[in-house]
Amino acid sequence: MARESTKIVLPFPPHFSWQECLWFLDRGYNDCMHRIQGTNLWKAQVIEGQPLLLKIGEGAEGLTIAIENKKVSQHDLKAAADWVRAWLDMDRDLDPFYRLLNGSAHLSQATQHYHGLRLIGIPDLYEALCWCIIGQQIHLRFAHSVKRQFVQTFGRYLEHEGHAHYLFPEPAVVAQASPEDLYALQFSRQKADYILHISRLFATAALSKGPLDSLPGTAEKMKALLAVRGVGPWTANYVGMKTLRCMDCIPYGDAGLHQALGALPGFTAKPGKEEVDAYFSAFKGWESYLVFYLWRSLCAGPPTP
DNA sequence: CCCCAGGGCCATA
DNA sequence: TATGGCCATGGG
Repeated sequence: MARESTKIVLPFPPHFSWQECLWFLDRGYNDCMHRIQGTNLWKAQVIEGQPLLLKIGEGAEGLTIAIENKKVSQHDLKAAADWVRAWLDMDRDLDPFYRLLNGSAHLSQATQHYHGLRLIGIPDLYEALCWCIIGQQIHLRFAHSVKRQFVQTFGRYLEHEGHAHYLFPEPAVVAQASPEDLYALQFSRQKADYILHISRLFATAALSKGPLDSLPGTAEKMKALLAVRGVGPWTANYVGMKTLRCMDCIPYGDAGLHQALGALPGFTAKPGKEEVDAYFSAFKGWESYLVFYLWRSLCAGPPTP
């Protein structure tokens, strides 16, 4: 009985593959924000003010969510399940997107190869913005290394079975750091400045996700994001995709996007905005998913068996 | 040694 | 509005 109260099952929606999601989360960068072993994933996350250690696994009829670090109420368990559903974008009906993919000349195979892959999000706006700033204009591998240093320097962690599961740092903690503290973590001066500024905005509640969510459309949300120093078109659209869940975002100028489109027959190596728009025009309302699947297509490897 | 990487700001015209 | 310099570091 006690055991059942710390576990909840999320039924699989149609077109959902935990294997594909795991593949994305474990694609070789050793992301410090979760730990994967076999088909189980551990992730520390503050949910409704409580630091929880989630264990996500695969059952016969759905994902199983367990709380590993404490006993929680049914209410909290439901909140954790809701958080996971949002993180993995499980509530979205992918039928329309797959119909569009099947009708496309180049990408119809994607509905087979990556079937059930969801647009894994970054629900926390502060985390998403920090990650964008860190990752700007550097190799993804180096970006992950810098993120790990950042998280391990400023973040708390939950210990479980000999593993430290880090929570993303609180803005108020980072806001107290000096630029030199960040230089020591291999931040450039620009990036240190951006991060400290954004941390202060969050720490003083001058910036938060709620007000952005309530703006009527993608254009308004992009405009509000672009007003933040350190946020340009690429970051605004990336955050739109991963955090605000706008479905019509295209991070123009993205190196991976250019690489993926450039590899398709009939494209120039570095497609310009017009070329990108022309290709995306057949995917109205699903641009964000198309971007995500194009990124996926860059990593040739099939899902590891 | 050179160019590029999941960019963006700022000065200049 | 459009372009160019600059940032900092690792990989090819």
